Amino acid sequence: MTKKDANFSQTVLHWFDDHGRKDLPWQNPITPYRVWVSEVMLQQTQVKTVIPYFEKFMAEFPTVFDLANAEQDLVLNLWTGLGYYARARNLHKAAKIVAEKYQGDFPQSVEALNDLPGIGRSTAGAIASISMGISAPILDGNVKRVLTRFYAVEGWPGTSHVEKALWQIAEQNTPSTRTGHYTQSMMDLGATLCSRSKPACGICPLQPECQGYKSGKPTDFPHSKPKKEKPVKKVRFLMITDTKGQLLLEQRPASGIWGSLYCLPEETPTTNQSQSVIPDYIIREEWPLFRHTFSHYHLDIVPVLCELVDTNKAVGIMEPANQLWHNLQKPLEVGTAAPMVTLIDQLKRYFQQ
DNA sequence: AAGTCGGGGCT
DNA sequence: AGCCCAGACTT
Repeated sequence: MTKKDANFSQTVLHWFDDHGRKDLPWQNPITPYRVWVSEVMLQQTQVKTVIPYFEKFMAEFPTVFDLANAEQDLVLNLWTGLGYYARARNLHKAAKIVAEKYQGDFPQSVEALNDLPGIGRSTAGAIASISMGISAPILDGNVKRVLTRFYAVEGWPGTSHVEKALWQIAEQNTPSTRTGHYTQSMMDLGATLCSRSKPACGICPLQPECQGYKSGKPTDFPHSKPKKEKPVKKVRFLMITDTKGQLLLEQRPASGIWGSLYCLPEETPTTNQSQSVIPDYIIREEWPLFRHTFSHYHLDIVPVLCELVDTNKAVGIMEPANQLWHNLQKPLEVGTAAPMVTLIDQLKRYFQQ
């Protein structure tokens, strides 16, 4: 364990004295019960949204006994509109435990608080530090934002590795005294100056040492959740040519990928019943797979060089209206997709040799 | 480690 | 129209 970073916490505490919020409803008076209710309401929910709910809740349930003895339906009713309703059920459960097992006095340790329903490590740390004077770290969204910017932490905080590192930094920076003020100050900093999209670095007390600020891109932190891995689709495109050096193109349906563009026909499973408006062909060779990437998936393309079988003309097959034979010597006069341009170019070179 | 829960605010 | 929020819990 590294030494506590006194400079960091002192800066944060000085800022709290001058600019921190001290008039929030749950700050007067500060009691474990009131801080607990507020912290649970504030999980994934902004202060402005919470305030009227907190006021109603306190008016209806002034003490933890009032809450413990209430009907669950009433508790849920007062929660209506706040969302994440498991919070209200867990709050009610925890109130009963505190009332019965602890005679109404909240347990005075992070571990015991953490064991109550709906209280995780961060909420336990907030209750302990703010309402009990216990030195305990928190790691909510605000603190994550401040710390990842100050230390330019790489990686998405949603991964266990990054989260573990952030908890360690949070521990290291949490002072042993005035911890409640420090906790409140970190949340205030994150909610006001060090906001998600428009941080006020110009008036931030941490700016001189902030690596996120020094990087010039403080909003790059915390790194955003990685985009969901793109699925890979596979397709085999048929390059069917006739004896006159013409290539078969087929207009795709108006909706869907490459809508209405003229593209190489896709090879369809042989079991397919007569979607085969495609003339008979013979596979000559397969070209190397290459990948085309869309915003939402990868398309792995296998170009399949084919040759028209002459029985088609003997039978006198007419190409459907959505098909055309493209003369490779001439410029293409219809719309097509980028990978088709690549393949057509390759075909030209292939036939020149 | 990933999915679930939710309404509101912000771009 | 997404993305994110004073997270915790389940799978």
